[in-house]
Amino acid sequence: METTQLLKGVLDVAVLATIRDDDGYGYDVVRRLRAAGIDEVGDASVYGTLRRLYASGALSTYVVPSDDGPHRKYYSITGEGRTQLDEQRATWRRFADTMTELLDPSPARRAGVRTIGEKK
Amino acid sequence: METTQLLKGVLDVAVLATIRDDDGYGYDVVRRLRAAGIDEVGDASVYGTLRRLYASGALSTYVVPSDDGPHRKYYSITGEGRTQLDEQRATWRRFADTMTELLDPSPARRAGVRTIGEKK
DNA sequence: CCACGCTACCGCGTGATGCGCAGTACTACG
DNA sequence: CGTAGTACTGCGCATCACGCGGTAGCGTGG
Repeated sequence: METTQLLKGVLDVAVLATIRDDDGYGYDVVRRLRAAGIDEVGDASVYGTLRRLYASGALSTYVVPSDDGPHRKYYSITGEGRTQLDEQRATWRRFADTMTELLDPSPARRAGVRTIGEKK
Repeated sequence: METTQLLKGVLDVAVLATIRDDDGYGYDVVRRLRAAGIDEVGDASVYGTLRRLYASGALSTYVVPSDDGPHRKYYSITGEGRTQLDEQRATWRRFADTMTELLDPSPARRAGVRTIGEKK
């Protein structure tokens, strides 16, 4: 994948956002992410991320047996997790803005950050 | 650094954008990136990226001796490099939009992608 | 009944990449 | 001469997404 490197550090917050409102199990989180536009995400990456987030205290988990298939390991976001989500969301926004501005410099900067012909 | 992972796959395009208009040498590219808001970038990362881009044909290079200090290895973007820059810029924009939408779902989606209470 | 296929999860090894650190070298300044 | 700033390089490490293979439950068709 060519966007594979872009996911670094972002999968965490993407997964948190995905289950922010509804608990989810791995296989389903993969589907949700793909539906959201992160098409190329590998399932192993998601399972790994869920485990990592669980280990860090951002998620809690419970297993639900299923009649039509294997059991499902649901993950639920914790208070810790919501805090992380908010922080990382803000971090992402700042970073994305910086990058976007660097890639497509807007000629008329908002809030007079610098005037047109500035040097340093 | 906490944004260290966010840089993955993005430093390439950031460096290309940095020297798109003016050739630059490593030490200076680091300063430009930091000035642009990518404060936490390590110098070794930039030097490595420049070398990688050069190896891939996106940059050409020439050495300029300097009176007041060590020599400077300038890098200049090639046609190849400009093509890469445009492609990766588009990739970034798509990715950033997807992520932003996932993190802060806009209640009124543009272009009626889905209506408010939709389920699946 | 067995082979498939889908759902669901896990572990292992790999590859890309950013980073810290150490080292080299040149200039200027006290 | 020692120190600081400029400028570049190489080495090893850590993070993290991914591919692949394996396990397992369930349903369907030959």
